[in-house]
Amino acid sequence: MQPPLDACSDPTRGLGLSAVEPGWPSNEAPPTLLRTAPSWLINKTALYSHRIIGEAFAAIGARRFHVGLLASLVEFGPSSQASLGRRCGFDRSDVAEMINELAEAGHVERTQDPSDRRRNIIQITDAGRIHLERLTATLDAAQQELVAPLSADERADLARLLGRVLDYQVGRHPL
Amino acid sequence: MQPPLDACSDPTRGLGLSAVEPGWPSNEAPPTLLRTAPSWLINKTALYSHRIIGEAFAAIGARRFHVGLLASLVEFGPSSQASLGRRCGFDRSDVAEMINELAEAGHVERTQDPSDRRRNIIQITDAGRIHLERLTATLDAAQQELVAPLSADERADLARLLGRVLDYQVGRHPL
DNA sequence: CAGAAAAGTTGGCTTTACCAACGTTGGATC
DNA sequence: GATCCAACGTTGGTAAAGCCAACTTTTCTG
Repeated sequence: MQPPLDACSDPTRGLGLSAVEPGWPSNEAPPTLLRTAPSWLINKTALYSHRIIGEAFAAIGARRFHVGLLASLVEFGPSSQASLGRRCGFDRSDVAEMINELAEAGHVERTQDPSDRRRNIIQITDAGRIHLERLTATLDAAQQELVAPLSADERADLARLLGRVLDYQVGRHPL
Repeated sequence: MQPPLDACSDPTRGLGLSAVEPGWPSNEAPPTLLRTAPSWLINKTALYSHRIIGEAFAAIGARRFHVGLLASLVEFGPSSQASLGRRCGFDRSDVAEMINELAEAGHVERTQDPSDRRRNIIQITDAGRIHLERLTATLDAAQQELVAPLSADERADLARLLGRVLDYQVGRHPL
Protein backbone atom coordinates (compact mmCIF):
# COMPACT_ATOMS: atom_id res chain seq x y z
CA MET A 1 0.00 0.00 0.00
CA GLN A 2 0.94 3.58 0.09
CA PRO A 3 3.17 5.01 2.74
CA PRO A 4 1.45 7.57 4.95
CA LEU A 5 1.19 10.96 3.39
CA ASP A 6 3.35 13.44 5.17
CA ALA A 7 4.13 11.31 8.16
CA CYS A 8 5.01 14.43 10.10
CA SER A 9 2.74 17.37 9.65
CA ASP A 10 4.49 19.65 12.10
CA PRO A 11 8.03 20.25 10.86
CA THR A 12 9.00 22.00 14.08
CA ARG A 13 9.52 18.84 16.06
CA GLY A 14 11.26 15.82 14.69
CA LEU A 15 10.06 12.45 15.82
CA GLY A 16 13.50 11.03 15.25
CA LEU A 17 12.23 7.62 14.30
CA SER A 18 14.27 7.10 11.17
CA ALA A 19 17.90 7.48 10.21
CA VAL A 20 17.88 10.73 8.34
CA GLU A 21 20.95 12.73 7.48
CA PRO A 22 21.70 15.42 10.02
CA GLY A 23 20.09 18.72 9.31
CA TRP A 24 17.36 17.61 6.99
CA PRO A 25 13.79 18.23 8.06
CA SER A 26 12.41 15.23 9.85
CA ASN A 27 11.49 12.42 7.50
CA GLU A 28 11.88 14.64 4.50
CA ALA A 29 15.33 13.81 3.23
CA PRO A 30 15.95 14.09 -0.49
CA PRO A 31 15.53 11.00 -2.67
CA THR A 32 18.53 8.71 -2.89
CA LEU A 33 18.80 9.34 -6.60
CA LEU A 34 19.52 13.00 -5.91
CA ARG A 35 21.62 12.35 -2.82
CA THR A 36 24.00 10.23 -4.84
CA ALA A 37 23.98 12.32 -8.01
CA PRO A 38 27.16 14.39 -8.36
CA SER A 39 25.33 16.93 -10.48
CA TRP A 40 22.72 17.53 -7.80
CA LEU A 41 25.31 17.74 -5.05
CA ILE A 42 27.34 20.23 -7.05
CA ASN A 43 24.35 22.35 -7.93
CA LYS A 44 22.95 22.52 -4.42
CA THR A 45 26.35 23.23 -2.93
CA ALA A 46 26.84 25.96 -5.50
CA LEU A 47 23.55 27.47 -4.33
CA TYR A 48 24.80 27.73 -0.78
CA SER A 49 28.07 29.11 -2.07
CA HIS A 50 26.18 31.74 -4.00
CA ARG A 51 24.22 32.75 -0.97
CA ILE A 52 27.04 32.79 1.56
CA ILE A 53 29.58 34.58 -0.61
CA GLY A 54 26.98 36.91 -2.08
CA GLU A 55 25.77 38.03 1.34
CA ALA A 56 29.30 38.48 2.63
CA PHE A 57 30.18 40.68 -0.33
CA ALA A 58 26.94 42.62 -0.18
CA ALA A 59 27.73 43.42 3.44
CA ILE A 60 30.78 45.39 2.32
CA GLY A 61 29.11 46.86 -0.73
CA ALA A 62 30.82 44.56 -3.18
CA ARG A 63 29.75 42.10 -5.82
CA ARG A 64 30.95 38.62 -6.58
CA PHE A 65 32.67 39.41 -9.86
CA HIS A 66 34.87 42.10 -8.32
CA VAL A 67 37.31 39.55 -6.95
CA GLY A 68 38.06 37.74 -10.16
CA LEU A 69 38.57 40.84 -12.24
CA LEU A 70 40.70 42.70 -9.73
CA ALA A 71 42.74 39.60 -8.88
CA SER A 72 43.33 39.10 -12.59
CA LEU A 73 44.59 42.64 -12.97
CA VAL A 74 46.94 42.27 -10.02
CA GLU A 75 48.31 38.91 -11.06
CA PHE A 76 48.65 39.52 -14.79
CA GLY A 77 48.82 43.28 -15.03
CA PRO A 78 46.74 45.55 -17.23
CA SER A 79 44.55 43.59 -19.60
CA SER A 80 41.94 44.03 -22.25
CA GLN A 81 38.32 43.37 -21.38
CA ALA A 82 38.25 40.34 -23.65
CA SER A 83 41.23 38.82 -21.89
CA LEU A 84 39.63 39.44 -18.50
CA GLY A 85 36.50 37.73 -19.70
CA ARG A 86 38.39 34.67 -20.91
CA ARG A 87 40.34 34.41 -17.69
CA CYS A 88 37.34 34.69 -15.40
CA GLY A 89 34.77 32.97 -17.60
CA PHE A 90 32.60 35.99 -18.33
CA ASP A 91 30.91 36.99 -21.54
CA ARG A 92 32.34 40.05 -23.28
CA SER A 93 29.08 41.92 -22.86
CA ASP A 94 29.00 41.25 -19.15
CA VAL A 95 32.62 42.34 -18.73
CA ALA A 96 31.76 45.66 -20.33
CA GLU A 97 29.15 46.40 -17.70
CA MET A 98 31.27 45.08 -14.87
CA ILE A 99 34.12 47.37 -15.86
CA ASN A 100 31.67 50.24 -16.00
CA GLU A 101 30.79 49.54 -12.40
CA LEU A 102 34.38 49.09 -11.26
CA ALA A 103 35.50 52.21 -13.10
CA GLU A 104 32.70 54.28 -11.64
CA ALA A 105 33.73 53.12 -8.19
CA GLY A 106 37.31 54.15 -8.93
CA HIS A 107 38.71 50.64 -8.58
CA VAL A 108 39.81 50.48 -12.17
CA GLU A 109 40.90 52.75 -15.00
CA ARG A 110 39.85 52.23 -18.59
CA THR A 111 41.99 53.71 -21.37
CA GLN A 112 42.20 52.99 -25.05
CA ASP A 113 45.16 50.92 -26.19
CA PRO A 114 47.19 53.20 -28.51
CA SER A 115 48.79 50.23 -30.25
CA ASP A 116 45.44 48.57 -30.97
CA ARG A 117 42.56 50.96 -30.94
CA ARG A 118 40.00 48.19 -30.69
CA ARG A 119 41.15 47.36 -27.22
CA ASN A 120 40.66 48.97 -23.86
CA ILE A 121 43.46 48.72 -21.37
CA ILE A 122 42.05 48.06 -17.93
CA GLN A 123 44.30 48.97 -15.02
CA ILE A 124 43.73 48.54 -11.33
CA THR A 125 43.99 51.66 -9.19
CA ASP A 126 45.33 52.04 -5.67
CA ALA A 127 41.78 52.15 -4.41
CA GLY A 128 41.18 48.96 -6.35
CA ARG A 129 44.10 47.24 -4.61
CA ILE A 130 42.76 48.24 -1.23
CA HIS A 131 39.32 47.05 -2.27
CA LEU A 132 40.80 43.73 -3.37
CA GLU A 133 42.38 43.20 0.03
CA ARG A 134 39.03 43.59 1.74
CA LEU A 135 37.51 41.34 -0.87
CA THR A 136 40.00 38.53 -0.34
CA ALA A 137 39.60 38.73 3.41
CA THR A 138 35.83 38.61 3.06
CA LEU A 139 36.03 35.77 0.58
CA ASP A 140 38.33 33.77 2.81
CA ALA A 141 35.99 34.11 5.76
CA ALA A 142 32.92 33.25 3.70
CA GLN A 143 34.57 30.22 2.16
CA GLN A 144 35.66 28.99 5.54
CA GLU A 145 32.01 29.16 6.50
CA LEU A 146 31.08 27.25 3.36
CA VAL A 147 33.42 24.30 3.80
CA ALA A 148 33.45 24.45 7.58
CA PRO A 149 32.71 20.75 8.14
CA LEU A 150 35.76 19.68 6.12
CA SER A 151 39.27 19.31 7.46
CA ALA A 152 42.16 21.10 5.79
CA ASP A 153 43.10 17.94 3.92
CA GLU A 154 39.55 17.41 2.79
CA ARG A 155 39.27 20.97 1.57
CA ALA A 156 42.40 20.46 -0.48
CA ASP A 157 40.98 17.21 -1.83
CA LEU A 158 37.75 18.91 -2.79
CA ALA A 159 39.60 21.70 -4.56
CA ARG A 160 41.83 19.23 -6.36
CA LEU A 161 38.91 17.10 -7.56
CA LEU A 162 36.87 20.07 -8.73
CA GLY A 163 39.93 21.53 -10.42
CA ARG A 164 40.44 18.31 -12.35
CA VAL A 165 36.83 18.27 -13.51
CA LEU A 166 37.03 21.91 -14.44
CA ASP A 167 40.25 21.56 -16.42
CA TYR A 168 38.75 18.68 -18.31
CA GLN A 169 35.55 20.52 -19.14
CA VAL A 170 37.35 23.70 -20.12
CA GLY A 171 39.33 21.62 -22.58
CA ARG A 172 36.11 20.36 -24.11
CA HIS A 173 34.29 23.65 -24.26
CA PRO A 174 36.26 26.73 -23.23
CA LEU A 175 34.32 29.01 -21.00
CA MET B 1 48.35 13.58 -3.00
CA GLN B 2 48.45 11.20 -5.87
CA PRO B 3 50.80 11.04 -8.81
CA PRO B 4 49.45 12.93 -11.79
CA LEU B 5 46.91 10.82 -13.59
CA ASP B 6 46.15 12.48 -16.85
CA ALA B 7 48.38 15.18 -18.10
CA CYS B 8 50.04 17.78 -15.98
CA SER B 9 47.36 18.86 -13.58
CA ASP B 10 49.10 20.41 -10.66
CA PRO B 11 47.43 23.74 -10.09
CA THR B 12 49.07 24.31 -6.75
CA ARG B 13 52.50 24.82 -8.17
CA GLY B 14 52.77 27.75 -10.48
CA LEU B 15 56.06 28.03 -12.28
CA GLY B 16 55.21 31.56 -13.14
CA LEU B 17 56.12 31.46 -16.78
CA SER B 18 54.64 28.92 -19.13
CA ALA B 19 52.89 26.44 -16.87
CA VAL B 20 49.34 26.74 -18.06
CA GLU B 21 46.70 24.22 -17.11
CA PRO B 22 45.56 21.99 -19.91
CA GLY B 23 42.56 23.19 -21.81
CA TRP B 24 42.76 26.85 -20.95
CA PRO B 25 43.23 29.31 -23.76
CA SER B 26 46.89 30.03 -24.35
CA ASN B 27 48.33 32.07 -21.53
CA GLU B 28 44.92 33.08 -20.33
CA ALA B 29 44.46 30.90 -17.30
CA PRO B 30 42.30 32.20 -14.47
CA PRO B 31 43.92 34.05 -11.60
CA THR B 32 45.32 31.92 -8.80
CA LEU B 33 42.90 33.47 -6.36
CA LEU B 34 40.02 31.99 -8.32
CA ARG B 35 41.79 28.76 -9.14
CA THR B 36 42.25 28.02 -5.46
CA ALA B 37 38.89 29.35 -4.27
CA PRO B 38 36.46 26.52 -3.47
CA SER B 39 33.52 28.78 -4.14
CA TRP B 40 34.73 29.60 -7.63
CA LEU B 41 35.52 25.97 -8.41
CA ILE B 42 32.11 24.88 -7.21
CA ASN B 43 30.29 27.58 -9.13
CA LYS B 44 32.09 26.99 -12.40
CA THR B 45 31.73 23.24 -12.13
CA ALA B 46 28.05 23.73 -11.42
CA LEU B 47 27.81 25.74 -14.63
CA TYR B 48 29.17 22.85 -16.67
CA SER B 49 26.89 20.50 -14.80
CA HIS B 50 23.93 22.69 -15.67
CA ARG B 51 24.88 22.72 -19.31
CA ILE B 52 25.69 19.04 -19.74
CA ILE B 53 22.71 17.70 -17.82
CA GLY B 54 20.37 20.32 -19.23
CA GLU B 55 21.28 19.52 -22.80
CA ALA B 56 21.03 15.78 -22.22
CA PHE B 57 17.55 16.19 -20.78
CA ALA B 58 16.45 18.62 -23.45
CA ALA B 59 17.44 16.03 -26.04
CA ILE B 60 14.74 13.69 -24.71
CA GLY B 61 12.22 16.45 -24.11
CA ALA B 62 12.71 16.53 -20.37
CA ARG B 63 13.70 19.09 -17.79
CA ARG B 64 16.10 18.92 -14.93
CA PHE B 65 13.56 18.99 -12.13
CA HIS B 66 11.66 15.98 -13.50
CA VAL B 67 14.16 13.56 -11.98
CA GLY B 68 14.01 14.78 -8.42
CA LEU B 69 10.25 14.96 -8.25
CA LEU B 70 9.58 11.63 -9.90
CA ALA B 71 12.33 9.89 -7.95
CA SER B 72 10.83 11.31 -4.77
CA LEU B 73 7.43 9.95 -5.67
CA VAL B 74 8.83 6.51 -6.39
CA GLU B 75 10.99 6.34 -3.30
CA PHE B 76 8.55 7.83 -0.80
CA GLY B 77 5.19 7.26 -2.41
CA PRO B 78 2.45 9.84 -3.04
CA SER B 79 3.29 13.16 -1.46
CA SER B 80 2.02 16.65 -1.09
CA GLN B 81 3.57 19.40 -3.17
CA ALA B 82 5.04 21.01 -0.09
CA SER B 83 6.77 17.80 0.90
CA LEU B 84 8.16 17.36 -2.60
CA GLY B 85 9.51 20.87 -2.43
CA ARG B 86 11.22 20.28 0.89
CA ARG B 87 12.75 17.04 -0.29
CA CYS B 88 14.11 18.43 -3.52
CA GLY B 89 14.88 21.94 -2.38
CA PHE B 90 12.28 23.76 -4.43
CA ASP B 91 10.08 26.66 -3.50
CA ARG B 92 6.39 25.88 -3.09
CA SER B 93 5.50 28.21 -5.91
CA ASP B 94 7.92 26.53 -8.27
CA VAL B 95 6.66 23.09 -7.34
CA ALA B 96 3.14 24.16 -8.30
CA GLU B 97 4.24 24.99 -11.83
CA MET B 98 6.44 21.91 -12.12
CA ILE B 99 3.55 19.68 -11.16
CA ASN B 100 1.41 21.47 -13.71
CA GLU B 101 3.92 20.50 -16.35
CA LEU B 102 4.33 16.92 -15.16
CA ALA B 103 0.56 16.48 -14.85
CA GLU B 104 -0.06 17.84 -18.32
CA ALA B 105 2.50 15.40 -19.68
CA GLY B 106 0.71 12.56 -17.90
CA HIS B 107 3.65 11.65 -15.70
CA VAL B 108 1.83 12.55 -12.53
CA GLU B 109 -1.66 12.73 -11.13
CA ARG B 110 -2.86 15.50 -8.86
CA THR B 111 -5.83 14.87 -6.60
CA GLN B 112 -7.10 16.63 -3.55
CA ASP B 113 -6.39 14.97 -0.24
CA PRO B 114 -9.82 14.11 1.20
CA SER B 115 -8.43 14.01 4.73
CA ASP B 116 -6.83 17.45 4.44
CA ARG B 117 -8.37 19.59 1.78
CA ARG B 118 -5.45 21.99 1.77
CA ARG B 119 -3.20 19.38 0.29
CA ASN B 120 -2.82 17.88 -3.12
CA ILE B 121 -1.80 14.26 -3.37
CA ILE B 122 0.69 13.85 -6.15
CA GLN B 123 1.01 10.36 -7.54
CA ILE B 124 3.31 9.07 -10.23
CA THR B 125 1.67 7.33 -13.18
CA ASP B 126 2.88 4.37 -15.19
CA ALA B 127 3.97 6.76 -17.90
CA GLY B 128 5.83 8.67 -15.23
CA ARG B 129 7.70 5.58 -14.14
CA ILE B 130 8.73 4.86 -17.70
CA HIS B 131 9.77 8.47 -18.06
CA LEU B 132 11.83 8.23 -14.90
CA GLU B 133 13.71 5.24 -16.25
CA ARG B 134 14.74 7.18 -19.31
CA LEU B 135 15.64 10.12 -17.10
CA THR B 136 17.91 8.11 -14.84
CA ALA B 137 19.65 6.54 -17.80
CA THR B 138 20.15 9.97 -19.35
CA LEU B 139 21.31 11.43 -16.08
CA ASP B 140 23.80 8.63 -15.52
CA ALA B 141 25.31 9.12 -18.94
CA ALA B 142 25.49 12.89 -18.57
CA GLN B 143 27.06 12.68 -15.15
CA GLN B 144 29.65 10.26 -16.41
CA GLU B 145 30.50 12.86 -18.99
CA LEU B 146 30.72 15.49 -16.27
CA VAL B 147 33.13 13.69 -13.95
CA ALA B 148 34.87 11.77 -16.70
CA PRO B 149 38.42 12.66 -15.61
CA LEU B 150 37.88 11.20 -12.15
CA SER B 151 38.35 7.57 -11.17
CA ALA B 152 35.57 5.69 -9.46
CA ASP B 153 37.19 6.26 -6.09
CA GLU B 154 37.60 9.93 -6.77
CA ARG B 155 33.98 10.28 -7.81
CA ALA B 156 32.96 8.69 -4.56
CA ASP B 157 35.29 11.03 -2.69
CA LEU B 158 33.82 14.05 -4.43
CA ALA B 159 30.28 12.95 -3.67
CA ARG B 160 31.18 12.30 -0.05
CA LEU B 161 32.83 15.68 0.43
CA LEU B 162 30.01 17.58 -1.23
CA GLY B 163 27.48 15.61 0.77
CA ARG B 164 29.20 16.61 3.99
CA VAL B 165 29.18 20.27 3.04
CA LEU B 166 25.56 20.04 1.99
CA ASP B 167 24.42 18.31 5.18
CA TYR B 168 26.16 20.94 7.22
CA GLN B 169 24.64 23.83 5.32
CA VAL B 170 21.17 22.32 5.32
CA GLY B 171 21.43 22.14 9.08
CA ARG B 172 22.26 25.83 9.21
CA HIS B 173 19.59 27.00 6.81
CA PRO B 174 17.21 24.35 5.50
CA LEU B 175 16.62 24.57 1.83
C1' DC C 1 43.01 44.98 -51.62
C1' DA C 2 39.26 41.96 -49.92
C1' DG C 3 37.72 39.19 -46.45
C1' DA C 4 37.99 37.22 -41.96
C1' DA C 5 38.56 37.90 -37.23
C1' DA C 6 38.85 40.35 -32.81
C1' DA C 7 37.31 43.99 -29.67
C1' DG C 8 33.81 46.73 -27.35
C1' DT C 9 29.06 48.04 -26.81
C1' DT C 10 24.06 47.72 -26.69
C1' DG C 11 20.01 45.20 -26.11
C1' DG C 12 17.52 41.40 -25.17
C1' DC C 13 16.32 36.58 -23.65
C1' DT C 14 16.05 32.47 -20.56
C1' DT C 15 16.64 30.06 -16.55
C1' DT C 16 16.85 29.74 -11.71
C1' DA C 17 15.91 30.90 -7.28
C1' DC C 18 13.39 33.56 -4.34
C1' DC C 19 9.75 36.42 -2.18
C1' DA C 20 5.15 38.47 -1.11
C1' DA C 21 0.49 38.13 -0.99
C1' DC C 22 -3.87 35.87 -0.95
C1' DG C 23 -7.65 32.54 0.09
C1' DT C 24 -8.46 28.06 2.01
C1' DT C 25 -8.14 24.77 5.47
C1' DG C 26 -6.77 22.46 9.67
C1' DG C 27 -4.90 22.34 14.27
C1' DA C 28 -4.06 24.49 18.70
C1' DT C 29 -5.45 27.19 22.51
C1' DC C 30 -8.23 29.35 25.65
C1' DG D 1 -17.09 26.74 20.41
C1' DA D 2 -14.53 30.89 18.99
C1' DT D 3 -10.10 32.59 17.92
C1' DC D 4 -5.53 32.63 16.51
C1' DC D 5 -1.89 30.65 14.11
C1' DA D 6 0.34 27.66 10.81
C1' DA D 7 0.40 25.02 6.64
C1' DC D 8 -0.95 24.50 1.82
C1' DG D 9 -1.49 25.79 -2.95
C1' DT D 10 -1.63 29.43 -6.24
C1' DT D 11 -0.53 33.72 -8.66
C1' DG D 12 2.58 37.20 -9.73
C1' DG D 13 6.55 39.50 -9.53
C1' DT D 14 11.76 40.31 -8.71
C1' DA D 15 16.81 39.83 -9.30
C1' DA D 16 20.93 37.85 -10.80
C1' DA D 17 23.59 35.03 -14.05
C1' DG D 18 24.68 33.38 -18.14
C1' DC D 19 24.21 33.70 -22.82
C1' DC D 20 23.32 35.24 -27.63
C1' DA D 21 22.74 38.44 -31.62
C1' DA D 22 23.76 42.50 -33.91
C1' DC D 23 26.52 46.34 -34.97
C1' DT D 24 30.76 49.41 -35.35
C1' DT D 25 35.52 49.95 -35.37
C1' DT D 26 39.91 48.20 -36.00
C1' DT D 27 43.42 44.82 -37.04
C1' DC D 28 45.20 40.72 -39.19
C1' DT D 29 45.45 37.48 -43.15
C1' DG D 30 45.51 35.73 -47.65
